[in-house]
Amino acid sequence: MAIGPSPSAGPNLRTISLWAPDNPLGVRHQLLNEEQKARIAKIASVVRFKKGDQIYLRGDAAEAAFNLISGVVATFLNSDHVTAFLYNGDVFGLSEEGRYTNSAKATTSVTAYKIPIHALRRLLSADPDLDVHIISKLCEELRQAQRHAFILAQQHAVARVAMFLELQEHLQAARGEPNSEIFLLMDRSAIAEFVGLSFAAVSRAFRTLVTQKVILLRDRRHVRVADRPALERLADEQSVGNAPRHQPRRPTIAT
Amino acid sequence: MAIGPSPSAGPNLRTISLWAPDNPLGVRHQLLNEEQKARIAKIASVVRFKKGDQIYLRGDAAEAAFNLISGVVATFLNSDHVTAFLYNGDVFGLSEEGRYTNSAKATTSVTAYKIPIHALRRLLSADPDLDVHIISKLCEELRQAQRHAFILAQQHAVARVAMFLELQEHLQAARGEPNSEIFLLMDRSAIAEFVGLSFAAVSRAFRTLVTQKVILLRDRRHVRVADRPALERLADEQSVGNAPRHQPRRPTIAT
DNA sequence: CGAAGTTTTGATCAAATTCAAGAGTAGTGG
DNA sequence: CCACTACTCTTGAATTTGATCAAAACTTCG
Repeated sequence: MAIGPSPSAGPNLRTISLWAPDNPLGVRHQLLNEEQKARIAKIASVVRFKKGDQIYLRGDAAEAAFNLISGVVATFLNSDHVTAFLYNGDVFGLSEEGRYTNSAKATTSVTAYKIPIHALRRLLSADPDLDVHIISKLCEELRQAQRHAFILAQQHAVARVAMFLELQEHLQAARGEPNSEIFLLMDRSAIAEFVGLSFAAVSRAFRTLVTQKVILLRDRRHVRVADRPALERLADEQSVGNAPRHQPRRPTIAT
Repeated sequence: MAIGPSPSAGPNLRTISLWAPDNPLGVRHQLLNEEQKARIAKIASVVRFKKGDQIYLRGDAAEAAFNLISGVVATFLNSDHVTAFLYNGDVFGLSEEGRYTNSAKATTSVTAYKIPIHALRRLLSADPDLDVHIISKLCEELRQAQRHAFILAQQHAVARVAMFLELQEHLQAARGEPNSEIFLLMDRSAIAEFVGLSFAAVSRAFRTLVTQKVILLRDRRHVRVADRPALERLADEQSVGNAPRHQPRRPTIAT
């Protein structure tokens, strides 16, 4: 049952290094050593949520942060705009001025470590190494958010869905899961909320991709990429025609 | 000439606290003490860019991070999608695996501290306090990125522009600048790239807001909010009609 | 099997992109 | 100071795309 390399149980925080310039492709490092894991585990409790449960609401006093063990969590800014999907190892529930800035909801059934915020705070000041790791993780989430914005900035529905699929595939690979097929853990409506389209538009985009033989749907949740160049072409297809009028469209002076 | 409280020159990093639950509204704290400023200033150099200059390109080896002193910088994922506008005190040029993950371009003329990455790294490991601050800052940027995504997820052009205006106003207030009027430092085309619309659509949205007497344009770059309730109404106007079919649209179970 | 929840698909309609031209602003140099 | 040029911005008309409404096909699960 165990998927991917999980050398030891307990809190889990993996990310891409800030510095190391020599890493095949986006494989993540475990950021916590055994001692740190133990220390966090001591102050954390394991909690469980059913599919659809609200974990916390934006604006609530932030009593705890979470470290996801299994399942998928979606975070929202309001009730129908997904800001991120979170997977094993992800951290959520960081606050601003002591209040949650997102709502979080279980997309599937979920288990997670719950870490009281005051304990986390003590832990951070006690262990200087820990927060460098947290910085890496935050940088990664920041880039994720920017990628999300990038998807949303795409003009065409197919482009958004294509980018979404690439993103999922990439995340799956980064988690070390078998990557011959993309497994979508969320339903069409969650995807729609994430990519900022209606329901129907997502469905149509999938169908378009299928009829153009870019992807194969084994079932509604298992996607196989049949024509990667085409997928990339669709995903990269440039968005809005803010025609650079004066600049004679130099092809981005690559060094 | 000096705008806002700038108790001492030098590196500048302000943000909203992670914990403190008692803060009027989004006013930021200076995160660096004099000693830290001095230490950073020692390893940093001041650099200048003209309007339109490319500061670095996505994918380049990251040699330095920057702390903005004056002017506005826009970051891009590719050449025509703005991921953020950066102002005084903002940090940019954080890398992934030693390479820049964004491109950065001067929207106005710009001065900034340039901090070599290796020096920054040494600094971080030497001063444990520093990275808690950096964590706060990153959290803030993360929320910014999520807000950006939220704007992009809006359906209607006016809603996006309305939210954009609110965001600018909010940022301006957070920087401590006079807030009776919104001063847009970027041109329509930069706004269009940020909110993910065409040129023309942004222009039309402005016009709509003006004719509906929601805003007043003193000139193209000075906006005064004439009817705040209306502006908020437009900005909040809920996006996509992914009609929650089963859930009978509870009004977000506020605690 | 039937019922509730999902997903696909179709037809209509509103809104934004595109293309294109015209109005407004700067900035330059005579 | 005004005319000239280069930009930026606004506005209009035609076209495309996705939202919306609605119904039908498919899944799940009790």
